[in-house]
Amino acid sequence: MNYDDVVSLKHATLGLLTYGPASGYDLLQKFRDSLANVWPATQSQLYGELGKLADAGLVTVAAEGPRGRKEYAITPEGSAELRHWLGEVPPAPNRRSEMLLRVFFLGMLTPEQAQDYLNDRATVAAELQGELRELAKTVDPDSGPLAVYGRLALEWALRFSAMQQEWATWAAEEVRRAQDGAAAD
Amino acid sequence: MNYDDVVSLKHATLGLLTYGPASGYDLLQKFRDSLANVWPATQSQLYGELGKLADAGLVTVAAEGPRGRKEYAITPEGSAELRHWLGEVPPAPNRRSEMLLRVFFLGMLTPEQAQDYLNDRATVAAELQGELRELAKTVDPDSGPLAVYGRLALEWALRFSAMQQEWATWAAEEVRRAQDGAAAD
DNA sequence: CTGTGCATGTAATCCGTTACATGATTTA
DNA sequence: TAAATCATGTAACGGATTACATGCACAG
Repeated sequence: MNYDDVVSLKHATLGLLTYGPASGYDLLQKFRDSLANVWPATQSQLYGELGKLADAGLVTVAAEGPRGRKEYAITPEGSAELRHWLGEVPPAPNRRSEMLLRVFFLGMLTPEQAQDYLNDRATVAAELQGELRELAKTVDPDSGPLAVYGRLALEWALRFSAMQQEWATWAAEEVRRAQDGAAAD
Repeated sequence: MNYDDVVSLKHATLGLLTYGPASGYDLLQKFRDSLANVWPATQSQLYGELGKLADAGLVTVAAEGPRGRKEYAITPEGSAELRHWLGEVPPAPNRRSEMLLRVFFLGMLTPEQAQDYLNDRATVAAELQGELRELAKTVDPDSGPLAVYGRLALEWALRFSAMQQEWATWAAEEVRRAQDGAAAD
């Protein structure tokens, strides 16, 4: 009861189960393969969550297999809950950025170190973009509903990494300018 | 002992204390005023953290005031720890995005609902950008070290919200196109 | 003298991570 | 028959949020 609305592991699990019944073990791989960069989950967490979802009637054990395998399926209640969450619960914005927290305190380092930090961000972002571009090549352009929306997510990541790279490069430049300005005084 | 390196409330607190001694109460306001969108902290958490930082010798109670007020100051060890974290510990990227998690399951809704979701993202991003632009006007361009690096963070947020808005608008368009394509079959 | 703000703390609960623990089944 | 994989679970710990609880000091 009062199984909270805001927590998303629940919805990630329900979402994956809409693609068909699966065991905890199966789901764990789907989390690793497709949701790793969006909503990671550990084994420990997932088995606990499946128990709670079953207790709440949002999933059921549809079949049992060898080695104690329990195959879970989403129930109509689970499906309704997922749609409710998707359509009616406003998404919570990300509230924490370790990267930006560090930016706030970069004044504690020398300007050179601050520039190093920002240039490193640019490099990391550029590398990420390279990997994403490789990934984009391997995605089948028309294979099921996951491909349509998976591509939207991939495009977001491409744009994000581009933005991050441009910003970090600009910011390092900005620090250099401030440094020059201070030296001229 | 083994007071973990990865946790950033510690560093956020040390960082704020580099601007001068402050009580838990003072710090709480600084968290609300300047770090709310980067690293929020609750009262409960902060008082606990200050105790741990004091035990670890990274801060000290520099003065006591009325109403049991304890004014904390960062120690040389705390300052060294902050610089170590800033310069040598690689930042952890954000691993979770509820917004993108939802995108992965937008196929469970009707295409119209999916477009609504994406258009709402665009609207929210546009509103955020408006607020940030207002904020940018009020920031004194040359007032101390926080202004230099605070401006970098603000610029990041401006670029991020612009990117988000453009992406969401594009993505809604993309869903419409897929819908038209399916209708044509 | 009353309300507002200053000021600190504790308890309960939940989410997430790491590590521990166990065992069955298939495949080479 | 040994190794890899399938498969599930528990325990310990720490971080984050919400709520509870208390009380002093100052301004009007």
